[in-house]
Amino acid sequence: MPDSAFKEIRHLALFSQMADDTFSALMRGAYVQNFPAQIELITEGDPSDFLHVVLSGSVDLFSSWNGRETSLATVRPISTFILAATIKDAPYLMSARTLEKSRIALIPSQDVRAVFDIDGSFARAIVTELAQCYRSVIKAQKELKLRTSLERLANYLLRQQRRTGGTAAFSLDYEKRRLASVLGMTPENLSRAFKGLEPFGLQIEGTRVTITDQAEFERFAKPNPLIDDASA
Amino acid sequence: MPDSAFKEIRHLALFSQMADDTFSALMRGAYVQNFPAQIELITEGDPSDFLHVVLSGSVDLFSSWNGRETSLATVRPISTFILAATIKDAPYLMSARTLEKSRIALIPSQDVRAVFDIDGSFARAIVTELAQCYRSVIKAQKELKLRTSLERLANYLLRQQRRTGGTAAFSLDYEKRRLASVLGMTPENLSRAFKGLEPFGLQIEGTRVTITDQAEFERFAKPNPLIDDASA
DNA sequence: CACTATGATTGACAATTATCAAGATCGCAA
DNA sequence: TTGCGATCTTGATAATTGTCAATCATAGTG
Repeated sequence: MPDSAFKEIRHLALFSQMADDTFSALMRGAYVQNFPAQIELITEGDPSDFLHVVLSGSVDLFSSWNGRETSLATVRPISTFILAATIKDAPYLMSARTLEKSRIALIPSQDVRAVFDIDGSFARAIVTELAQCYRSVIKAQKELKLRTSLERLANYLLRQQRRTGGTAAFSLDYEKRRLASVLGMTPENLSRAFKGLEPFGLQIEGTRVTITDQAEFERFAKPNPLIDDASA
Repeated sequence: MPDSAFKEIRHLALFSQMADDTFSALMRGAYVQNFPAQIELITEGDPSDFLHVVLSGSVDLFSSWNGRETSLATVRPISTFILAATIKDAPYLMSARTLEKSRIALIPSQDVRAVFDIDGSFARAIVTELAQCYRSVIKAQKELKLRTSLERLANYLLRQQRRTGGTAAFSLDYEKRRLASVLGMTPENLSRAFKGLEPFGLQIEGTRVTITDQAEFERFAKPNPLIDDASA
């Protein structure tokens, strides 16, 4: 594995507290690979052979059932995915595909479990990471069950606005069909939802979004830290 | 804390591997309390002062937003809840109320975090527990996004059938209004969903359910281990 | 034994969301 | 630039789900 990737991974909260030798041991079996866009990295149901780390690009986590498909999350650099499956030595619950050209590190799951068993600080780091993941999914679940599609879109836009610096105008970070799937609706309805938000102070042109009346827009969206704050 | 409760908690996977003295230390600040039905134990947004353990009875985890409310899970003996909030020292994302008369152990969160920092085996046990919780929520999320309300009900019934021993006739374990909320629908629609499943081999009288044509019913429900198996 | 309160069901209706079928638009490559 | 393919949008329609009101069933309670 190239030195640069090694360093990037080392800086992740998950690995930063480990002893040098255990980290080296963990990296010994790991390797980095470049993938083109739209490559299926893992398939739900498969055994979890590797813990994945996205070094660059982005990855879509999705799931299918009975001919339907839905996006559950997007993984951006630098972070890991399918940690829970790796730890439990259980099959993947989600599939993963690259959204764009991506560089991914693959760390053998059995090495992760072995180090986890001997290195307490690594175990603690994993706890923190998993607790974070768990709370994120709970928030997603609340959003899905408590909000209409219009409300979900409005709050997504507010979150995206904050992520991109808080200015009135910003752009969507991925294509609308995926956004629709993430938000639990069809692309057609997403289009209509954008239209439906215009009376509350939204303008949209292609991928460019402008919140023209922040107060009114937030009055409609009713953002809530217990659903919308990534950190809380 | 009474000796019996102490023993029950000790047998939980979460605590069974701890050293005796750390377990004692953890239990020193803990106490057990009896609650009547319909008592709100915790409120979402509050700081997570205690890790809770349900010793008897049952607890509903729910959440509210903008005047709406939804049930996210039911906790039955013997298990803990709001572990993630305790670990992260973050506010509760869900509220909790007793569904019936319940006995609950309360363990100060700061003690849990303190022990977690010094006891590697406890940290590892927490990881396993959290990974399990995480995967459960992912499954719930998949169910909600990929299945219609009829399909969710059908698969819930198959899971309940398995939990209660697999016989054709069995009974619902909680009231229908809560079931509706858990499944993400209104009580009215749950009523209609039960009716809608009759052509596929279901009979229902009050709280008593009979699957009269198992093969046909499963053909409709299409259960999937990556959504419906509690263990996977 | 009524009486009451609560939950469950039903029907009528409204709102939301999905589906299908055209078009419109955009990005990209020849 | 032109043309192609994909995404996005729009309209018409259907399916699903939610809301409201009324009724029914049931379990306690006096």
